[in-house]
Amino acid sequence: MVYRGHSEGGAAVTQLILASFPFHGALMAAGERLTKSTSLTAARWQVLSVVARAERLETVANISRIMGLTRQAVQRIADDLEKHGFITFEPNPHHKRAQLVAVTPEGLRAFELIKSRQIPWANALATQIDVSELKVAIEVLAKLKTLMIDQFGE
Amino acid sequence: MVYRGHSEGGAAVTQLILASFPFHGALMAAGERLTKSTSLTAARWQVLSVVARAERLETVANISRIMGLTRQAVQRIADDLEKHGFITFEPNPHHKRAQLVAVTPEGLRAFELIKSRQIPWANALATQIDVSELKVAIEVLAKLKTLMIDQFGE
DNA sequence: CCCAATATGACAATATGTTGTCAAATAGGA
DNA sequence: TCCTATTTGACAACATATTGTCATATTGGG
Repeated sequence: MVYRGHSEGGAAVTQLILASFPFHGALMAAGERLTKSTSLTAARWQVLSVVARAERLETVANISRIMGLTRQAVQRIADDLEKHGFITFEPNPHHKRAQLVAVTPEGLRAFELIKSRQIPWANALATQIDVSELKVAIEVLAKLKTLMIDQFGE
Repeated sequence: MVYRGHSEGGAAVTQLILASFPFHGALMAAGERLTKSTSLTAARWQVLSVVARAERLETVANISRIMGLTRQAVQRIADDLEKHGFITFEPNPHHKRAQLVAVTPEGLRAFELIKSRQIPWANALATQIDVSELKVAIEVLAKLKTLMIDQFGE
C-alpha cells in the first residue's frame, strides 16, 4: 500500500532511506559515546577527523564538501576548534580569504585518543557482518549520493 | 595509515560511516527539494510520513523510536504539525498522557502531494543501481544499527 | 586584460535535535 | 495490593545545521 507507484527498485531506494535514518541516529549516539569525557564533542571530532586524515591542508569550504555539510556549519565548528587550540588557520598562498586548516599537537592527541576507542569499536561491529556486504553498502551509499546530487543539477 | 589497527572489516565499517555522512547530507537536501513550495518542511514531512504509513495510531514516543530521534525532538515537530492542522492528538484509552497521533485530511493531502514527487524521484534513482545491492545495503544498515544499540547496552 | 560568474568567509535568523529535569501515568514484581 | 522502576509529556538550555545575505577574492571566458 505504502509503495504503490514505486517500481521494485524505487521501493528499495525508499526502504533504504527509511533504514538510513535510525542508522544515522544510532551513529550519532555512538559518536557521543566515543567522545565522552574527552575535550571534543561528536561534531567537533568529525571535523577534526577530516582534517587529521587529509593528505594535505584543506580549506573550510573543502571540508564541508567532504562531509556533506554546509560551509557555514563547518566554519562554526572550525572556529570552536581553533578557539580551543585543536586546529590553527594557516595562510593559503593560493587564496587570501580561504585559509588552510592545520591540526595542532593538542588536536592530534585528542584525535588519537578517540581513534584508540573507535578502532576496537569498529572491529567489534565488523565481526558480526560480512565484509563483502559492507563493501556493497559503501558503494551503494556513495553512488546514491552522487546520483542525488546529479539529479539536483538537472 | 588512517586505518592502522583496524581489522579489514573494521576498516570497512569505518569507511561505511564516512560514506554515510555525505549520503545523509544529500538525502536531507533531497528532502528539502521534495517538500519545496509545500506547506511542509523536510523534518515535518518525515514525522508525518511515519504517521501516515503506520498501520495504527502511534504515540509520539513510539514515532521517535521508529525514526531514531529523541522523544522531545519528535514532540516539538508534532506540536508544530498539530498547530498547522496536519495532525490531531486523539485520546489514548490505554494511557492518559500518551495521546495518539492521527493524520487530518489536510495532512493526508500534503503527504500525498509530496509522495507524488517522491515516487518518480526514487524510481529514477533506482534505475541506476542493482536492486540486489540496494537490498544488501538496507540489511547492512539495519543490522549495524541494531549492533550499535546492543553494544551500548553492554 | 577585463568583467561577469563563482567561491569564500562573516554574520544573522531560524530550524532541528540533544541533554537534563520534573511531575504524572503506567507497568511489573514482591 | 503495594511499591519501585519505567515511560511519557512538558519545559528549558544548549548544540548543531540550514537558509539568506553581503562584501571580498578568485577564476575563466571573451
